[in-house]
Amino acid sequence: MAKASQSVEKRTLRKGSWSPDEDRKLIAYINRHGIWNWTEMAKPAGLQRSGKSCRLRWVNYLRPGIKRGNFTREEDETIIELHERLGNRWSVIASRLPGRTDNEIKNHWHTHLRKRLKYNSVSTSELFQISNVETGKKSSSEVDLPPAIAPANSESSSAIQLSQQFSTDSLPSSGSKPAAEIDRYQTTEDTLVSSETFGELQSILEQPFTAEGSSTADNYGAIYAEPGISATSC
DNA sequence: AAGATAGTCAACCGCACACGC
DNA sequence: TGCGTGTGCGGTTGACTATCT
Repeated sequence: MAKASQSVEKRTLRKGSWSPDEDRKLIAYINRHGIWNWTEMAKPAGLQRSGKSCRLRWVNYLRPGIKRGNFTREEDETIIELHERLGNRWSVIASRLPGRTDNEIKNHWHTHLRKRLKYNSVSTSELFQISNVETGKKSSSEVDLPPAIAPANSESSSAIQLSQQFSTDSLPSSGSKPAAEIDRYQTTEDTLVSSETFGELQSILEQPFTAEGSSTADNYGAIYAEPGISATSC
C-alpha cells in the first residue's frame, strides 16, 4: 500500500470509546471469519479502527469468557502474591486468573491493591481490613465482595451480552483461516511458551499459593467450557 | 446546588519481540 | 543477515463518575 493512502487511512481512523455498534461489528466479523490479521480485519469488518484498537477491544472486553465486575478476595490475594513474585508481568498474572485480562488486573493493581501494600508490614489477609479504613470514599470493590458480575456500565453490559450471544456459535471452528490462528488468542498461557523464561515462570507459578484457592485450573475448565470455546484450544 | 477534587477504568502509545521474506 | 510487518506487553493518559466542601 502506498504511503499516501496509509496516512489518509491513519487520519480517518476512529479513536476513543467504542460504540455498541462497533462492538457488534467486530464480534460479528470475528465469529464469521475468525481472527486472521488484526490490521487487515478492521476494514472488511466495517470498522474505522486500527488493528491494535480492535485487538485490544476484543482481548480486553469482547472475548467470550471475560469476567467483569469486582475482584473477589481470592483474586486479590492471588494478584498480590503473584506480583510479589513476578513484578509487573501482568499477562503472566492474568494467565492465573481465568477471565481476567492483564489490563484489568493492571488497573486493579494501581487503583486498589498498590495502595493497600503501602501497609507492607501486614499480611495480605489483613490488607482487606485496612482497605476499609483507608479509602473511606468509594467502596466499590474493596471488602466482603459479592460475587459480582455486574458490568460497570450499560455499554459494557451490552457488549458482554453480545459477546455471550455470539459465543453460542462462537469462535469459528470452520472457515478460511480461523482455527489455527485463533488458538493464539485463546490463552495467555500459550503466549508464555515462547518465553525464554517459561520454565522459570512455571516453577514459580507451580509453587503453592496460600490464597489461590480454587482460582486456577478448575476455573479454566469452567470459563472455557463456554459454548464454542474448547478448553483444548486454549 | 454547584464547583472542586479524587478515584476508576477503557483505551492509547511506544517499545520489543517473533516471524516471514 | 537485515528489513518490514504484525502482535503482545507494560506504562500512561484522559474521560467519566463519585464524593467532598
